[in-house]
Amino acid sequence: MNRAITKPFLYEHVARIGKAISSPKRLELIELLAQGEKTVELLAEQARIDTRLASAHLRTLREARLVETRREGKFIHYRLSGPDVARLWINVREVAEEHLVELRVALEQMAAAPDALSSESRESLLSKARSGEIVVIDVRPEAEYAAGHLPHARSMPLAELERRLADLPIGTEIVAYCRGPYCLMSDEAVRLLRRRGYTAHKITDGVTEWSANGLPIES
Amino acid sequence: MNRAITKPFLYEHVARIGKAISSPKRLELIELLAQGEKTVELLAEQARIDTRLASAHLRTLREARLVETRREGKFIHYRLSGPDVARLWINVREVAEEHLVELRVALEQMAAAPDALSSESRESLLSKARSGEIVVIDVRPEAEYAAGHLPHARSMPLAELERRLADLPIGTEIVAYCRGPYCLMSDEAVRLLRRRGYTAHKITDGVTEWSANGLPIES
DNA sequence: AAAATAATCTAACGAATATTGGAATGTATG
DNA sequence: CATACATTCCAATATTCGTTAGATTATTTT
Repeated sequence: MNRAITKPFLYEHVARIGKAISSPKRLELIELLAQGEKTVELLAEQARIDTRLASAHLRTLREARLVETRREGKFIHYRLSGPDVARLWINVREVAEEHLVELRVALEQMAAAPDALSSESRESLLSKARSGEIVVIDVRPEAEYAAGHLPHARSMPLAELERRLADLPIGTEIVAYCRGPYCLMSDEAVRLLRRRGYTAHKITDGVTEWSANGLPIES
Repeated sequence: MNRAITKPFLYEHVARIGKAISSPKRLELIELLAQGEKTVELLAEQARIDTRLASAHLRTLREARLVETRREGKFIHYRLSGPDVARLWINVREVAEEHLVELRVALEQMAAAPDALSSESRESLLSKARSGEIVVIDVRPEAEYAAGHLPHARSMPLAELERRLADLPIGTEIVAYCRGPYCLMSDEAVRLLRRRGYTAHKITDGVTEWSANGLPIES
């Protein structure tokens, strides 16, 4: 008969999650953490913000229990506190893309760019990759590949792509992916590959989108 | 080759959705609107806030494109701009319940209350309701029932329940539901029914949870 | 023990937000 | 045409939040 549990109390706690995802920087940090656990320094570098600012944002994320930490020597590794957090990020992003016209047109411009793969379905992509009809490359940093990647994908970080071009077959089609639809590394990879005579496309999926749609991830 | 689309731009727009759901009051308004479209006055009354404050919150929800309006005479009816908005509310709520211990214990106290139905599966509930083995009652205001309700449920608003008790069979089990897990109307209904000798339980699902789990809604 | 490094903490500032009360707008009603 | 009513607009306040900078803690390395 505990009447201390009042309605506002419940909504306030749910709103804590809302507040945590109400900042662009924090959303970017969540997306980065969805690629695997990372140190504060690395997160700050990849989000192009000051370490101290990153630390402050990570603090509020931790207070909302969306991330957890693990100490290893003088480094503190942050990770999402569950796969549901990554799914929430995707959910919010999809609602935004559904209803915010400004965002939608921006994304349509990106999708209409010459390097977009014309609505290739995930399953057929998977089977083509398995059969070797296409080569799927993961152009994210190697650590993110190690934390989990698409099936049959090989790691080919953007920074090393030019140097390691010889590893790629010149005849078969290359399909590049990176962190998700807001990540532009795969676009750059495709540009570079085409300049060198390869047949290359990108997919906007990252591992988060891939697994949120029920498809398997290797690691 | 439009390089004007910058990364921060994308995250900022997604964060607009985050900001919209970062306030307890707005979350409550979203949950109320998930029951069907409502006027500003009604929303203010049901959320127990001033009409002008409700109007202000609805304004920010509308600027985030989460709600839409329709004028009818001197009334303005607000509605969610899509079913994905209701699903987002459920998603945020579930993440909160998964990670915020304070919220979890509060809900466990509520779930452990004597009127909680012990993890009845939705499908079996549906078949029992179809066969007449149980009577499902919707204790929300009649307008919300009209906007959509569980299959085989009959409208029995909490305010009229006592007066209309004769409509309910005394032998069969009654299952009450209302707006969702944070709504306490079904608890009150169960308390009242048991006092009068009925066998009554509640389910925490509302129409939003029900349909978010792929089950059909009647209207 | 001292220096270096990763991360956090503290203080401070301006910007954004929630809430309140009063005034204004638009629509229907007598 | 005046009044009533639903809703929005506007201004003012207290509060919270994001960001920056400097100082501090904890751990490793020399």
